Amino acid sequence: MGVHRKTRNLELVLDAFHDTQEALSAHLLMDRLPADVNRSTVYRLLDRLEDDGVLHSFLASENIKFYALCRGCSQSGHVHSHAHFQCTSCSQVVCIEQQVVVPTLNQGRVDEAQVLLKGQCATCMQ
Amino acid sequence: MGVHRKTRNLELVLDAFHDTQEALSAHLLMDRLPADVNRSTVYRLLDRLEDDGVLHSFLASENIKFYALCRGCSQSGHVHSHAHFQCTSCSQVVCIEQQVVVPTLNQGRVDEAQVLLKGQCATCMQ
DNA sequence: GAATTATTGCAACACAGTCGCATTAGTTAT
DNA sequence: ATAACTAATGCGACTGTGTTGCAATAATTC
Repeated sequence: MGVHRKTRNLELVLDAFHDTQEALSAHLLMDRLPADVNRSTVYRLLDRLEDDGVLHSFLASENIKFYALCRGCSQSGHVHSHAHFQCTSCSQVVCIEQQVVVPTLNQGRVDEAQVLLKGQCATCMQ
Repeated sequence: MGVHRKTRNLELVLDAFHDTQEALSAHLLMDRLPADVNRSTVYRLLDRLEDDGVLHSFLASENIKFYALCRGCSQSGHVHSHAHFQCTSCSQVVCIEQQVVVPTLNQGRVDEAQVLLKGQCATCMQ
């Protein structure tokens, strides 16, 4: 973790992620923050927290980048081959704890796998 | 396949995909088309060809939507659980024939899995 | 408390993708 | 062929996510 000043915005962002099991996009995150938190600041904080290994990111539907806390992540290497699930009804995104078997290739080297499962969550199925 | 008029643009787009093994983004596709092909038209053709099951799409890095020909796709159901590989050096994207084992969930229903492998392709590794 | 510099806010920007609408051009029927 | 029908196109404006330069602010260090 790099050098960080303990600012109000940083704490607000971290609190928001700690308060939920969900993965959040910048937009969803801002909905949960006071209205006066600047958009650029949010993007910059998300970037920084990802660099520091506090958050990890992945793309969900509609080309939206989502972020989630690295809970059980290996501290070194930081391979995030776990899957994410997005409900096509309510759009909510959650991390799947289960590890995914990453296919190996005949040629080339695989460093990372992004797995997005799409379907319907338990709540939306009734 | 819906009702389609045989237009120059449609043929150009199909030819571009048939001429390569790569998956293409709208942008990459336009680079391979004559400069006078309209941007909106390209996006509309890609949408339509995906609806018709001629192409399938998935998200790669940088929030870019890629399209590729459905070569061995099951005609009904159209589950595209095969993986895609993107080289982090040259950004080229290709389909991986190998099927991916989709994790099952305790709750909810999984309809689709998008798997993006990132690493270095054989060419870029030397 | 002053100096240092990370962080912020603002405004402008870049880029992918979408949309409404008038025009053009395949297709079908005459 | 020609006319009628309407899918496809081109254009321009727009939306939304994310980025950036720069000056102002505020957390930290001395």
